[in-house]
Amino acid sequence: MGEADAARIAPMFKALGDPVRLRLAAMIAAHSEICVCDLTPHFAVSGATISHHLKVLREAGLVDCERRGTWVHYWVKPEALQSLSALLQSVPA
Amino acid sequence: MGEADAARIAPMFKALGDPVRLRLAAMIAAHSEICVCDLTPHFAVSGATISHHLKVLREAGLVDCERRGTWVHYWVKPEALQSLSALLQSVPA
DNA sequence: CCTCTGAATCGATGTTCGTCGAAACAGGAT
DNA sequence: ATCCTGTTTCGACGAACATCGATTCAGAGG
Repeated sequence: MGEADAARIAPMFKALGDPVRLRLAAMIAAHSEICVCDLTPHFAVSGATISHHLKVLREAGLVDCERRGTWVHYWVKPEALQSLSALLQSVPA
Repeated sequence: MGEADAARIAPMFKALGDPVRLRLAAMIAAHSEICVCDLTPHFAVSGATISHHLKVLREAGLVDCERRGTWVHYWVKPEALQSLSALLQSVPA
């Protein structure tokens, strides 16, 4: 893996490297899509913090979102997770 | 994914979330084992920094090492990478 | 024993990160 | 228009991080 690849991929792993974000990603992935308001109550941190973590996941390219009226819905981008999985799986057992 | 699982797994992703560590892990994974002295020259940071990053990978449970005489050899723990891969792959495409 | 080399640790420094409360924004509903 | 609620942004703060040079540790070989 070259420097350029590492610079592109590391932020995705980094985004999953926080317990709150990892759980957020898992919860989003467990549904085809989910509203922020259904995410927040499961965490012991403020809504502002949840919003911040969702932004990190978004900027890493792992999730995407859309506002529909009052609520904002999030979903995962499966191809991103898939590429990370493939990378990890390329290690000979 | 519960809080406990997230707390256990997130540090592994976090360890891979730095470009230097991701490249280190990839280089180690590309060999059955490799000496620190063969790793260091590929990076633009000091030996002290490489040593620090290897420690992070070690403490995350992703790699292990053994001193054999003068040199220290590192190798990946495939089961760790495998479990992360499986987690990512559990997302329905 | 002493020295040399590879690697890890220590101590310090500047940067990034996670978190919060407060403020701003978006879109219904009255 | 005005409020109300869900979400994001802003500004700030302490903690954690990446990095370095200097030091220490571990072994091999004189």
